[in-house]
Amino acid sequence: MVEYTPLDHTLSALADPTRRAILGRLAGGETRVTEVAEPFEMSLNAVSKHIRVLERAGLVRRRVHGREHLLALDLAPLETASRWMEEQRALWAWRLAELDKILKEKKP
Amino acid sequence: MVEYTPLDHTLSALADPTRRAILGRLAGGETRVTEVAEPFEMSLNAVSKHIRVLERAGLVRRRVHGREHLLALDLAPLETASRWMEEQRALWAWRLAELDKILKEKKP
DNA sequence: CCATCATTCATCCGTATGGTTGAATATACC
DNA sequence: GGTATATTCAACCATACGGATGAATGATGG
Repeated sequence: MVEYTPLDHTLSALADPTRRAILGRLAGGETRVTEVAEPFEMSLNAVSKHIRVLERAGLVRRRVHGREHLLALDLAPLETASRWMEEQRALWAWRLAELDKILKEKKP
Repeated sequence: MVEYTPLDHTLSALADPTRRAILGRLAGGETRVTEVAEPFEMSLNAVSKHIRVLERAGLVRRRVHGREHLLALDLAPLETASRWMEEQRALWAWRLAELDKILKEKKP
């Protein structure tokens, strides 16, 4: 996809179970790339790519310390996305309810 | 992506501005495919494909009425995703806060 | 009946994604 | 200095995505 907004990046980054698992792991604190990759079946390189996607979405920050790259969770984009989602859900639910009300008034 | 869970479908369906706009439109009530497609620059066929993605995610229901297909918004998957997102955000924020607390106790 | 309208199906194209493997780079350690 | 370690880069592959266009299907309406 040609992605435009931060929301696009956040949602498409989250739409993958491997990446969500990586985030869960990082909630346990700063972790090296190899250590992050350890529990997954796929190659280290594949995990490295997933990490890059998470960085692009701003969900992960990288701190290079010698030859090790330490990864940390950044919740800011998740907060934004979560707020967006709940707002839309509520707004749309309200609109649908309004429509329903009007329909029931017309056919009582 | 090889998608597995409903959450995967929901999030990747939402990670596209055109599809989010379609949902917004459907919040105004049942709408025919052509009518949904009208405000977009792209072809009707392209919009039709987006609609199929939204259906696969369960966000849109289709009711065929003669030659017209009426599309309706279904908020259930959005509720699930919204709940998931807020739960994870809160959980991960709490874990990070706990880690921070421990670090500050060790270096006072 | 026949033309029109609503929609999908089929095909094609360019690009992105998720994965692999092998090489390159850079730091750490003895 | 030389070897092992951590990580990325580069190339490749299969498949999916987002879009276009043209044909097919199916219902409507005069």
